[in-house]
Amino acid sequence: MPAASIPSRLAAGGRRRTQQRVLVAEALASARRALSAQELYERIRSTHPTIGRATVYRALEQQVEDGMASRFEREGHVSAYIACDAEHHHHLVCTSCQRVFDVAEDVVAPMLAAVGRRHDFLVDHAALDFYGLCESCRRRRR
Amino acid sequence: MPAASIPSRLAAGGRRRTQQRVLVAEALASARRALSAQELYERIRSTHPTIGRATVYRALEQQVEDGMASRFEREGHVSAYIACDAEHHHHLVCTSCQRVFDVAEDVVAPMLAAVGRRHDFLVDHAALDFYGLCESCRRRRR
DNA sequence: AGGACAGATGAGACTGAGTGTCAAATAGGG
DNA sequence: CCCTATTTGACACTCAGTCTCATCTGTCCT
Repeated sequence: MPAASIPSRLAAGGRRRTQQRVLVAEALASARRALSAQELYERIRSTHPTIGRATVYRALEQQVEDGMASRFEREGHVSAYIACDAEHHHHLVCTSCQRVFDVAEDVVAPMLAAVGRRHDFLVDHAALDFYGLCESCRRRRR
Repeated sequence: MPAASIPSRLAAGGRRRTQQRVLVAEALASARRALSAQELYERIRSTHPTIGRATVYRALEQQVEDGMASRFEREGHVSAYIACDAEHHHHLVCTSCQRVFDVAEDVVAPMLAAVGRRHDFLVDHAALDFYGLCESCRRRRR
């Protein structure tokens, strides 16, 4: 995931590629785990103390809209965010270390087709999130 | 879904079957669509003005824990709740009328097995929610 | 390069969902 | 019927997320 690719994806649909937007996207991408908006704000602020909280929230919102990030539900009714490199991704979220892994699309695709076939329902988007323990956290618990 | 079955399910695990708990469960079950805690609180208050807001929140929290309800993400970072009649259900949520339909378990089960097989990840629970338009809303839009 | 201007930012007030506290009430076992 | 642990209602409180607005800055146009 070369750093140069991030700024180019930020310019979608009449959006401006501002320093702040780039910072948020890079911080999220380099985290490699789900972070809440607040956590991300604090991380960025440690190197860029003037950034505004609302800016981080706005940037995350837009990244979700543009398919560069997706949003999760974390314990305690807080949203957490993770960077995505393609549009539609589903995730395995480790409830212990908050790391996130992609679910292979070909595992999911047949089910999406089956849902459309079975139910008379036009699926717009699906949130397929699997929560559990990743391999390394599982080993640590034994 | 006979009304008599609700109170019996509320007594799980040393929990008391209070009037308020029954009210919340019945109001949710009879709604047949996803409601936010606040909406449910207001509905119940119209017939039982003394019920407390916190009581409704607590009751919903417990019902989710006990598998009698499940929680969704609605636009604007609000949780919405729907009654479930079995433990594990996945849902089709109509983004227009907020009605909720169950996904047939046998459509989902093979995929859950496939995820476990493919990724080295111990799935604890999965949130499989499909958002889109139900049949009647789709017809109305034409 | 030098505006012009739409869109973005930062500060901070504001909103509102959800939680914590505690005295009073009550379900349910004995 | 009483005892006690749980639940309730009221309300203060927290804090994620939003709104506002004056200021700033990408980006487009010439």
